[in-house]
Amino acid sequence: EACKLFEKMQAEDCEPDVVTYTALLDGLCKGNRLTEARQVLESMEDRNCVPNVITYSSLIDGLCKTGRVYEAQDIFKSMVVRGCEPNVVTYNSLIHGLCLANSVDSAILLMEEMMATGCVPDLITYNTLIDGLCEAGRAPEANRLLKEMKGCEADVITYSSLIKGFCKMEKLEMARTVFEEMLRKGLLPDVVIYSTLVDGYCSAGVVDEAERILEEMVANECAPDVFTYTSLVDGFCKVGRMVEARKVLKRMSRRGCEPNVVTYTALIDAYCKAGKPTVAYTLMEEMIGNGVKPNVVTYRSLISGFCGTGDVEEARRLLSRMDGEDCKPD
RNA sequence: CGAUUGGAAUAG
Repeated sequence: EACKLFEKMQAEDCEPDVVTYTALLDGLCKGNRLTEARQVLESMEDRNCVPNVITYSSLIDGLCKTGRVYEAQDIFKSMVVRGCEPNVVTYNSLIHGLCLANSVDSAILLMEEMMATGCVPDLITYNTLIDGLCEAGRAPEANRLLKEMKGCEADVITYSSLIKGFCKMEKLEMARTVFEEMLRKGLLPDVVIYSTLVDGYCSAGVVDEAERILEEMVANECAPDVFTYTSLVDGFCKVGRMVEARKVLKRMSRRGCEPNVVTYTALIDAYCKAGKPTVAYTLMEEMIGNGVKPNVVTYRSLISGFCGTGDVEEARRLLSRMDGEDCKPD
């Protein structure tokens, strides 16, 4: 729709300006149409419309998020050559891209480089690096970076990354300590903070404590959402407590939070792994009855479940039924 | 008028 309007405006002799080009380029990036986004940049150059720092930053962000950091780095260099100074957003986008490409150390170097050019890191810079370190299993370093942050205060995003990072390392007591530090600083935990904790405890198999945390959030008037409940459902499934997992499924509906395909698939997968693909199949039918469509993950679990019990025929039938939206065999 | 950061399920 945006592309059509854009063509229309050109047809009507209304020259697009930088803002218009940039808005289109950003939209193309967000729709994963990076080739077309790059073409927008070229056509700006052809039409003597000078791209600015926002144009370049949008493209760098788009390239980074689609796993094309090297191209992003090239754009970064070329903007400098063309006399366009990167700002904090440009750096943040590229730092994020490096983190996504498992190059946190390069990301840290880039922050140092940005400081050397006089560009001051902001909370987003720090949050991005802290999250990158945590994702790389380096939560203690991330915690040190938090303490070294200059000119800004940690927010719930900072803490959620750290909590997840410590949970991932199975350092639940550290995750808890970080959570308490956050409270002491006067920050209100939001649904993401609680969900991260619930999921962390579930992943470590400490499901009863996870359930306690979920009820604590309800008591604190922070409503759990489908992510929170799904973590708990999956937690019970992974330790083989299927009856309790189904109770949580019921409880979430009762509280007005409808399970989605991820919630159901957690249960379906557990039944399949427990050698009960027919129970899983029945649950899928119940799910469909509730208006939730299976996706490729749901089918993958069921197909391998039936294969596991030697029922290759049923597995084939399922494979042939995969023709939905998010449901193409891969 | 346009750009950047945190949470859930899956086989080999």
